[in-house]
Amino acid sequence: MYRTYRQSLFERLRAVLLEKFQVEIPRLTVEEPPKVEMGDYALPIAFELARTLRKAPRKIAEELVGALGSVAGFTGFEVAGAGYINCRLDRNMAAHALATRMEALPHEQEFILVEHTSINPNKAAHVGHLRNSILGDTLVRMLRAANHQVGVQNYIDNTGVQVADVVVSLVHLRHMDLAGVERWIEELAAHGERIDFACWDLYAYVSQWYDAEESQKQARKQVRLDTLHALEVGGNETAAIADLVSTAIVRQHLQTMQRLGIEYDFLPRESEILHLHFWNAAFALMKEKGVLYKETEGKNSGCWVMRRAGTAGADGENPDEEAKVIVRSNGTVGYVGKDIAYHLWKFNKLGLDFGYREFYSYPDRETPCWISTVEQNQAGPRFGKATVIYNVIDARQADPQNNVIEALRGMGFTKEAENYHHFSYEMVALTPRCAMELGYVISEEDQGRAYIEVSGRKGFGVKADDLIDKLIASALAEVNARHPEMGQDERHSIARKIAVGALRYYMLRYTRNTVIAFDFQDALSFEGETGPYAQYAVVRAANIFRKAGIAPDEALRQFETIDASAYFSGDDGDSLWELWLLAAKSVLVLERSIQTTEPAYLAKYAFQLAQQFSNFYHRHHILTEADPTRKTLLLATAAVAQRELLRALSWMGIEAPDVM
RNA sequence: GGGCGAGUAGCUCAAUCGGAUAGAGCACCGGCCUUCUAAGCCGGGGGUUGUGGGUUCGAUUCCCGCCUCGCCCA
Repeated sequence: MYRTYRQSLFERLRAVLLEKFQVEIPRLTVEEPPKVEMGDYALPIAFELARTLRKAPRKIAEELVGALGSVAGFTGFEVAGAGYINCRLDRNMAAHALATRMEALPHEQEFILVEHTSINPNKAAHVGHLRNSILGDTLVRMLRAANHQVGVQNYIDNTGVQVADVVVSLVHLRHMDLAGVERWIEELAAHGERIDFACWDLYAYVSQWYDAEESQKQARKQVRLDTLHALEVGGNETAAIADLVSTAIVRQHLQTMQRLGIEYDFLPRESEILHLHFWNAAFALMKEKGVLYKETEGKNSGCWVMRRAGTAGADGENPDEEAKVIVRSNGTVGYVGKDIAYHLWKFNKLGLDFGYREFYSYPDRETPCWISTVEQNQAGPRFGKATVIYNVIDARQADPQNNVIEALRGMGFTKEAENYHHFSYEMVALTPRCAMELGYVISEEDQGRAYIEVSGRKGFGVKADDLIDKLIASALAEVNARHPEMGQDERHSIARKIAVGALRYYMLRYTRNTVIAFDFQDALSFEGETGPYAQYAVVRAANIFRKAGIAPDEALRQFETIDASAYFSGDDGDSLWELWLLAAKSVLVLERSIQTTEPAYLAKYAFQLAQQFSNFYHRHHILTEADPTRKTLLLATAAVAQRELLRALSWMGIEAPDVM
C-alpha cells in the first residue's frame, strides 16, 4: 500500500518537475518525516534543485507544493524545515486500501539460482554454517515472496581435501576398508550416534596428526595427496569410502537444516563436475575466447593463466606475474578453473548438463531434492538455465568469486557477470568467554580479543544441532512453566517454533558485513530484539481475536463498512495511524531488502512492527471498548498489524506458535 | 608489502543516494500484573560517531592523511 502510493506520488512529482522546472531526475529520493504527525512521505527534492536553479530550497519547495495540487490518496503537501515537502496520506482511505487487499509485487519470468549452505561433507554443521544457510534461505523466501522463480542449490565438494582428510583418518588411522566403513556406519546408527559428529572429531584429530611427528611429516602429507588424487579420479575403493561417508554426512546436514525449515532443490557435486569433464569444455571455451594463455616465462612458466582485472598485465618484456594460475604446470586444474566451468553451467553456457537422481524428500512437498549423477538417461529437471545467480559465500572468498566473475566478463558474458551476485557475509566467531565455557583452552592473547574464529580443523566451534537442542530445551522450560496444562507434544511443538524463531532472527538481525561474536547468552535470549518478541506480538493479537470471538479476516470485512476518519486525528489518532502506516510498508521493505541483499532490514522491520503493536496493545484495550465503531477500528488495526507481521516473519522463515 | 572490511552509548548493534533532535536491544535505576498473557509496557541516566584535515546550505555517511583491529592474497 505504502509502496503503491509512493509510486503515484513519484509520477505526479516527475510530471510537475518537468512542467515547472524542465528537469528530469532519474532517481527521486523519498524519505520519511521524523514524526508521524508531520506526514507520511518527505521529499528532499528542493535541496537537490537549489544549486542548479540558484534558488533557496524553501522557495522551490513552496512553488512545488503549489504545482502539485491535489493527488489521489493524499490530503495535502506542506513545506517543512529548511525545505522538505511533507506529504500526507488520506488516512481513512489508505487504511481501507490496506485492509481490503495485501500489496504484492509483479510476477517475474526470469529464473534465479540461489546457492547456499555448501558445507564440506566431512563433519557436522556449526554456527558459521547456520548463518550461511539462514541468510540463503531467507533470500530465497524473499525472492519468492517478490514473485520470482527461484531454484535452490547446495553445492557439495565431495572430492576435496577436507573429505580426503576424513578418509585418511578412517583408512590409515583406523585401518578400515570399504566393508569396515560400512560396518562402522551401521554401528553408529545402531548406537544412535551421528556420523557427522563422529567425523567432527576424526577430522580434528587427523589434522593434528599430519604435523604431529617431524620425521613422519613428509610421508603423511604424501598419504593425504594420494588419497585426494584417488578421490578425484574415482572408480576405486578409496573413492567409494569417500562417497559413502560424504553422502551420509550430506543427508545429516539436510536433516539439520530441515529442523530450521530450510530445504533444497538440487545438490550439484564436485565429483560429477570432474567425471562429466565440465572443465574440458570450459578450458576449450576459455581458450577460444582468449582469456587463457600459456605462460612461457617467470614463476608461472608452463601454467595456463588468466589476467587479473585491475593489474597491468604483461608489458611485452616481462611476464605478467600477477596473473591468476588456472592450470598448474603439472597439468592439474585449480579450484578457480573448476568454479568457472561450474558457473558457465549455471548460466547455460557450457553445453553440458548434470544427470539427475532423486535424493531426499520433504513432507508437504511434491518435488524432491535432486542430486547430480553421471548417468544422463533419466528424465530430470534442468537447473543450469539461470539468468541471475546469488552465491551465498562468506567474505573470505571474495577474491575467488571475483576471479570467476572476471573470467565470465573476459569471455564476453557481460550480462552474466552483471547478474552474478556474490552474497557476501562475515563469519561467525566465538567470544572468548563462550569458547572457555565450552572447555577450550584459550591463550591469554586470544582472551583479550573480541572474538575468536571457529576452526573445523581444530574441532573448535559450536555444532548446529547442539545449539538447536539447547534453544529448544530453553524454550521448553519457559513453555512448561507457562502452560503446564498442555500436552507434551504441543509444548514441544511450541518450543521448537520459538527456538527456530530465536535462532533465525539472531542470525538475521546483524547486517551482513558484521562479524557475529557468538555467545550463548545472546543467542538464547528470548527478550528484547529477538524472534520470540515478534512471535509474542502475533500470539497476543491471536488472543484478542480468540476472546473477541471473531476471525481477523472478519474484523477486516467489518472495517470496510465504517468510516474511521474521525478516529485518525489527534494524538490518539496519530498513534493508531502510526501502526497502520508501519504495517503498510512491508512490501517496500521486502523490495529494499532484496535490492540491497540485506535481510537485516527485514528483521529490523519485523521487530519495529512488533514493538508498535505491543505499544498499541497496552494503550488500547480492545475487548472493553464501548464505542462499536472504534472497536471495529481497533480490531482491524490488530488484524492488519498481525497479518503484515506474520508475512514479514514468514519471509524470514519464522513461524509464530498459536500460544506461547 | 598489496587488496577488502570495520572503528558510533558501559556492552552488542542500527542509521535509506549526504538530510529534520544520531536510534534500538542488553545491562543499570524507578514505576506498572484483579484488565486482551509481564517472553510485555511506561519513565530515567548514558554520545567530541577512532583521529587530523578537506568538499557544502548540511557529513556517522563522500575525498585525503594517520592510528587500531579483523579477513584475504603473496
